[in-house]
Amino acid sequence: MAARCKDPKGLALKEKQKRVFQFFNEVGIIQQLVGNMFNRRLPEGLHVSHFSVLNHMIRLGDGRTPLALADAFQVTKGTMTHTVSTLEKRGFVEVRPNAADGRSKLVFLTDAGRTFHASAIESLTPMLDILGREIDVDKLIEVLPVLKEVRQFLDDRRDM
Amino acid sequence: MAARCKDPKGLALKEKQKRVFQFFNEVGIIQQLVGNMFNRRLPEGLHVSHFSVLNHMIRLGDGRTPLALADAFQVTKGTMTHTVSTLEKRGFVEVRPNAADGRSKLVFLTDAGRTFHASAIESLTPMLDILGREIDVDKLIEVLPVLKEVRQFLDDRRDM
DNA sequence: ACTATATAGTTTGACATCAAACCAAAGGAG
DNA sequence: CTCCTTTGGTTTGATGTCAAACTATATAGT
Repeated sequence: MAARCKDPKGLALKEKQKRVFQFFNEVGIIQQLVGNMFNRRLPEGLHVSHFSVLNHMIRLGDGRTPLALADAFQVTKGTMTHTVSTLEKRGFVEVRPNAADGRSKLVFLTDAGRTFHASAIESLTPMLDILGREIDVDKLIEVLPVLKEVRQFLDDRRDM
Repeated sequence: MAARCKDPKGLALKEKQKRVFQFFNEVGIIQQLVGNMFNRRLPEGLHVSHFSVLNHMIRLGDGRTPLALADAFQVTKGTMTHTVSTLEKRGFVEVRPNAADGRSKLVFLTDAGRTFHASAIESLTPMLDILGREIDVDKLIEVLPVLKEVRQFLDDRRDM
């Protein structure tokens, strides 16, 4: 009982927890604000999750499996099934069987998908411009490695 | 065409945008991972949003209006209506009319709510302990002001 | 070769959240 | 006092996401 209060490590731990909590709290709210902004600005009622998948494939190449995409965004397989099928319905991606593995599929960008991605970027640009102008981006860059580290840690310990 | 490439400011802006994008990407994934972890660990099928509201009231005092809560967490009024009514159904909060304003209500913690909050903290502690032990929390603390700044900016410019 | 386990994807049911439309009380302008 | 606008809250309809159960293919152990 008293030991808990006297143990300096215990106290430090408690304080650490508080900071960790604050950190995640800020992260959560930023995510909420940015997600909503993006969603409001994206054309044709598309959701940021759809855009993210297209963006990922544009940047890193298409022809990936749905599972690889799910992993990249840390969503469940079921969620990615849903996302991909929506993109497919809109004609932004094409899903083909994977010749190398009968269980899996491969997702490819279509021309329509690339066009849409460009127009989405277009409609996000004003917002990103303002952000890039009014926020000290150097600070963000400094912060990035820490975020990556945290992400990596959480990723490794996902069963925690 | 060539101008775009030669203009140093234009290029810097593009690079900045990329970083901003990366930043939000990391934030989004961290949020997803942490949210899922919390949700899995919270008792009685409660969601992190419910816990957050209780936690907020424990830390900063209860007797707030639903709208104030919605603002604090950057969710819509409708969402907060839903969250509060769930908490009410569970008996964790009590909603009373606001004598000072016939339109609004006030949300108070119940004993059950406080008890639940304690047990929720309990079930989150192991996870936070590991985090606090294995992540360099000093780095998180350094990062916090930047996150707050970004949050503040987004908050101010919510109509962007 | 045969069975068991692991993996890719889908489906299901529940739920949080959003935007927008809506209702009711408050405050102001005339 | 009366209308108009603002503000707190609810409702509605759609959608994204999760966890868990399920199907089908692939891989491994014996």
